[in-house]
Amino acid sequence: MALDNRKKEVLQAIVDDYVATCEPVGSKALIDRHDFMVSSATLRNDMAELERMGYLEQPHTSAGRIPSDKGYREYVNSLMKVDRLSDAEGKEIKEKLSVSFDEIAELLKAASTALADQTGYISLAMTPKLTSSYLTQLKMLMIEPGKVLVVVVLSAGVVKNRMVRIPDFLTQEQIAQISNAVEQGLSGLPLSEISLITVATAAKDNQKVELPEALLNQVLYEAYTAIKQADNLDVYMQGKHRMLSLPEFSDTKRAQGLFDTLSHDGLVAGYVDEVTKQDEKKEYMIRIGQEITLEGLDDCSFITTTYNVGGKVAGNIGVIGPKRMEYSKVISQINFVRMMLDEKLKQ
Amino acid sequence: MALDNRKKEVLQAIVDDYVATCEPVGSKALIDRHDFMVSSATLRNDMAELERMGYLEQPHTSAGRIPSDKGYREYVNSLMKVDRLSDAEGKEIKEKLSVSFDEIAELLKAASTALADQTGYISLAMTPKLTSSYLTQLKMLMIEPGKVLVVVVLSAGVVKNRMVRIPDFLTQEQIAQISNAVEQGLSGLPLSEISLITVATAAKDNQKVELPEALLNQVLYEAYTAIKQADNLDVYMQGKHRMLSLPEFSDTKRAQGLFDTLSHDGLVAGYVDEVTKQDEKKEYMIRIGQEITLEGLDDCSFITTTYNVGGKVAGNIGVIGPKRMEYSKVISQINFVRMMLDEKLKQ
DNA sequence: GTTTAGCACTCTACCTTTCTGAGTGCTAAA
DNA sequence: TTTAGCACTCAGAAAGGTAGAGTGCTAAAC
Repeated sequence: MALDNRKKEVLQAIVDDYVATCEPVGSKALIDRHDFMVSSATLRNDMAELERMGYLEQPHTSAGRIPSDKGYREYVNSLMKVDRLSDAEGKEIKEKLSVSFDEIAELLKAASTALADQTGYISLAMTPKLTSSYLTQLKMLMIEPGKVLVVVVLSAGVVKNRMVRIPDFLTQEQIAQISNAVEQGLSGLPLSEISLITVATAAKDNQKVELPEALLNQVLYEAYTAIKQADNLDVYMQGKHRMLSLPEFSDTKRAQGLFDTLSHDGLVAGYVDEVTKQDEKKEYMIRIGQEITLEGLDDCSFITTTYNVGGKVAGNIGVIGPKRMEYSKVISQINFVRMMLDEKLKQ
Repeated sequence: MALDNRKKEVLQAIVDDYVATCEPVGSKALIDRHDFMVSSATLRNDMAELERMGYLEQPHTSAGRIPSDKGYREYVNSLMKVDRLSDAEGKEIKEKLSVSFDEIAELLKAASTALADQTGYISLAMTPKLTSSYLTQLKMLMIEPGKVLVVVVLSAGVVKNRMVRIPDFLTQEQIAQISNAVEQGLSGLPLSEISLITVATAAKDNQKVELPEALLNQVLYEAYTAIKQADNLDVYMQGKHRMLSLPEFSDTKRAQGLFDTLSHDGLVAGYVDEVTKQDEKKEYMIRIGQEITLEGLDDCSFITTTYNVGGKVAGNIGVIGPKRMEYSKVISQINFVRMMLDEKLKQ
């Protein structure tokens, strides 16, 4: 059975009010704050009906109603009006993102800060995913005999480096030649197709100097792990402890559960990935309360979207807030940040 | 007026009990848990006296006593017995620190993790201070025309890199020559003595290629900022949200105040620096409650110590916990970690 | 059929009161 | 100087009482 128009309005009004106050909403309060052209008794009937249908719940008999996960879901799917960002706010975000950046990491940090400040919730920005990047450069720089800095540059503007050890009688020339050979053989190859074997083949096909097999393999192995390590997603998260001021987290147990999960970047990154796959075609992905399969986030909602680098789907940005979140506002804020990122990363 | 022996014992016992239970300690409980050879009435008199002298306070008339900041101070200065770490625990820490590390950052991260896990409080590990390091290498690596990765290597094993932009018609050879010249001129120089002028002088003295002055200056400026940026202390902090499970932070307001301050790495680093200077000769530095001049840490205590690189004072590690901290245990843990670091960084 | 007024009912939040017991300080004797 | 004893204090738990926000249901009105 579908919701009739008035029930929709009622649900929408209840979500709006609850978001604003974090207090259960009663029929009287609803009449007071909105111009329903009916009496409170009618709303009471509607609310009872909405509860029966699972859109609302009652903390206890003599309290008002609060939205259930299903209620929020209906709200974000079809009830809320997505409002445009105010010009002032747009300008503010723009300013925060007008950093000059040489590495994508800097831009993402700025984006994460802007999102956290603007929404007041927890923000998230992740470096581009490996599936969408390929190797463009590999450099090996001898820092001191036996110690080499491997610099990996990926297509999406990601630069990673890692210090490795090699036999200390190798010269800068020798390792430069090896890295050149590997670079030549692998550049343009998606990260997912790079393996120890492809690295070795590349080196042998393009290399000019002669080196004992075992020695060469050791260097190649280090190069390979450095490349593989570059595909680790970096996660920039900000504003975590702002959640402590929300009434839903006044219980430190809950807050701790949330923080425990959030402190595992990998968990969060993996979840975002999963969600992105599920909702592939959507402009933004929303997960509400129990829909989130991460522990400790049952009272939260999660909104993410993807940004593009050079026109291709790259990484994710997002916001984690209470279920009682200002959805439409947050969505427009995320969208705006996404657009800004896309533009800056068009190249 | 000095404390007589029994009063010392009483104070010590009260601190021990309060640390263990977080409940005000009364005269009866004290008799029950310790073998004082006197009656509770006698202890009551002593406790009243200790309160008059400022070592104890009473939350309210009919409650037991808790240590004041002054009481804790007396405790750590002369009452507590610093116990040796158990072999088992030593082994555990050793294992956590037995990472192979190529950059000091990795080792410090491991140290911070070990400290947090072992103490159950907040741990801190900071990269070596600039005053104790000098430049050993400067490399510039062209990533693509106009984009150069500047790698700065400092004496203490710190490696930092930064992407910068330069005019895009400069070749790898040209910038390599410039960086070589600067490296030659500056290597061995303490970071504090490096300025834009010394950089320029170094370049001009050692450089062979001819470049227009303005162009050269632009590159030098980027090199200079990269070097200067390398002296930023990195702070590794772990276990923050464990504080939420302590009764003293069950009030989210307090927890938020603490987290707000701790989220500013610079503040904390600056404070550690200050404390280190004040207590220059000491093996470890302790600050208790109000003694800490950082906002939001009035209910905390702060224990730091310094580790050495190549036998010279370098950076700091430390622990932030509640005032009601197991001081002697934490001190021996920190000491052990410090010793391990010193050994690994002897080189 | 839908809406509404009216009413009895429910239940939390809050306040007040009472009670308990841990802990105190003081006094007077040992 | 120490101790037993006692009156006193006060936070916190327990119990009782009230207010009011909110409900569901019924029967009348539209």
